[in-house]
Amino acid sequence: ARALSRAGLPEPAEGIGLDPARSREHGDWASNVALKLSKVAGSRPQQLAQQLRESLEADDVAHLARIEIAGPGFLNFFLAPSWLQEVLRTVVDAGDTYGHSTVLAGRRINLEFVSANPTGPLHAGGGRWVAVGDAIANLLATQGAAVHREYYLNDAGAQLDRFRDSLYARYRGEPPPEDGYQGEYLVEMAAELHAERGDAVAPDEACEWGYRRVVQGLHDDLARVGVHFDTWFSERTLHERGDVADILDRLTVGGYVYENEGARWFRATDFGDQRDRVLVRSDGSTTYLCNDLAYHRDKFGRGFTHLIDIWGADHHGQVVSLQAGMEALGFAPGEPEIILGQFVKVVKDGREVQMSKRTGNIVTLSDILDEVDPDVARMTFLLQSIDTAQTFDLDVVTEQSRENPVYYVQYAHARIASIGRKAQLAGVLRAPLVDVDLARLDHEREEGLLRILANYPDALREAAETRAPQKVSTWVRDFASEFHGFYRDCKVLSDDADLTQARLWLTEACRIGLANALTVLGVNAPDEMSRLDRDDEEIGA
RNA sequence: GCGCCCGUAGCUCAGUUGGAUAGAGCGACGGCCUUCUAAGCCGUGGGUCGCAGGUUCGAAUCCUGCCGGGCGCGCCA
Repeated sequence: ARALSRAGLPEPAEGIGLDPARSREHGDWASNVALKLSKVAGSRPQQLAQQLRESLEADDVAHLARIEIAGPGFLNFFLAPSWLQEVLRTVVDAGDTYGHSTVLAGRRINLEFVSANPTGPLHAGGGRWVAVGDAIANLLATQGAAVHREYYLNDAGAQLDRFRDSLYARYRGEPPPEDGYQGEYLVEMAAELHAERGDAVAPDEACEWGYRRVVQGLHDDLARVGVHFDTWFSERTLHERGDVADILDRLTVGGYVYENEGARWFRATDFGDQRDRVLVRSDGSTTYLCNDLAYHRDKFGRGFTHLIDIWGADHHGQVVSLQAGMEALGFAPGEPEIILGQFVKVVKDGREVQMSKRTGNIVTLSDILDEVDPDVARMTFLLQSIDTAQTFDLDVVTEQSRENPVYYVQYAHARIASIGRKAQLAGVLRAPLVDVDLARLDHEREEGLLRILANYPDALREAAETRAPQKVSTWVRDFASEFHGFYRDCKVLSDDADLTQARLWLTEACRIGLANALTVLGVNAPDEMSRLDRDDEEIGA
């Protein structure tokens, strides 16, 4: 349709859109072409719109019923019902891949997320990155990319030394050092260590034992929410193989390193950083930045075409430094892409809980999973944009667990499955789609469902492009809402055999769309949900 | 002081690559289960989109300045 606008007019430019209309009065699709182009064309928007309409109508575009000109010069496209029937066929044909695209085909993306220090359990806030990272990975995959999930284990630095000293102190029945980990979990861990290995364990041995114990715990927590990492990368590897030393050589040879006061500095300002950064301290040890450069170079070495890291907002100051270093090493500017997520504030018993393994007193992800479904936890984390700080009120999430939007959405899926079971019991089978008269789907609710289904591919694409899983959550809630309305107003199984057939296919298309979206979010699509009893609620209250 | 993120209904938040009367859930109020699961549906009430300017045919959205909140600015990670 876009090509038709060339009827004596300039090529389409930025900001011109053909979008789903917001209101039904404005047709099915609306375009602002005339408004945007009027200046270039030197004519008034209304006039231009008129011109375009005539040109489009002369061309007999598929499914186009009529075009109206409204407001300051919008072109409102009204489509024939055949359009929505086409949508249904498209969904059914595509099945599990409905809404997917191939724009990222051939791209190998490494997505690193969570990567919490292996010095204790995942805390509640970490759950946000688990849910968000997994969903973003799924999103990129829907666009055709090969996505690799990676967890970086900082098992070589000062944090692990602190962990060793703290664990060993607990093991000896002493309080941990002031700058160590105060958390109670180390007391339990020390007791386990005693039970397993007796009381003659050396500090380094205790550290190794504890480190393995912690990593096992991370695996267990992630398994509970069904998130799988393809690679667990150990920082130690970088040191053992000499990668870190090699990075230093490269940067030095490139002329990006100088010495000052016994330390070796990277000329990060040459690449837009606020100030230069230390790579090697005066005591000879390498900084986090230096190690991280080795790590990210290793990722490219493994054949990935694009790197994405999800970081907490408190690390935003390091984004430019890392990208500067990678650029100095010859990689494309802007690599790795860093997604910054704002923090999660956890509230328990009406009070904010400090989320630090150092100070102890943490609410862990596994604490949350003891209280609520993994689906509830995931959806809660995925409802909100990662650009805003999230308040995770444990009491509210627990008490209102069954008010959680995830159930609203899953219930729609369960209802679809239930209709299928009822149909089977009644001996009603779906006829081949070609034999079904989809024109019978002319109810407002039916059209509404098909319209939202038609929007799904765009919603997915946008969510993937902007790394914003909450756009899928929003879509899925809107869709469920439309479905519940349809369920109430339109009986699928009826005496009207033709209508029943059409509606059975409509619900099949709905099932496909809903299941696809839930899969992206990492949420289950159950076929059954037990009906809540009214009395239970009153007892609970 | 400098940098990043945020400020939208009583509460929690969508909407921010400029579009037509600003949305949802929860909470409040009123209806709907002899009919495919009421974890549902329908309705009512609720707003100076932090404030003030600017750009534009058009601003919650872009620009500038304030106010308020969060987070950074280390030879910590």
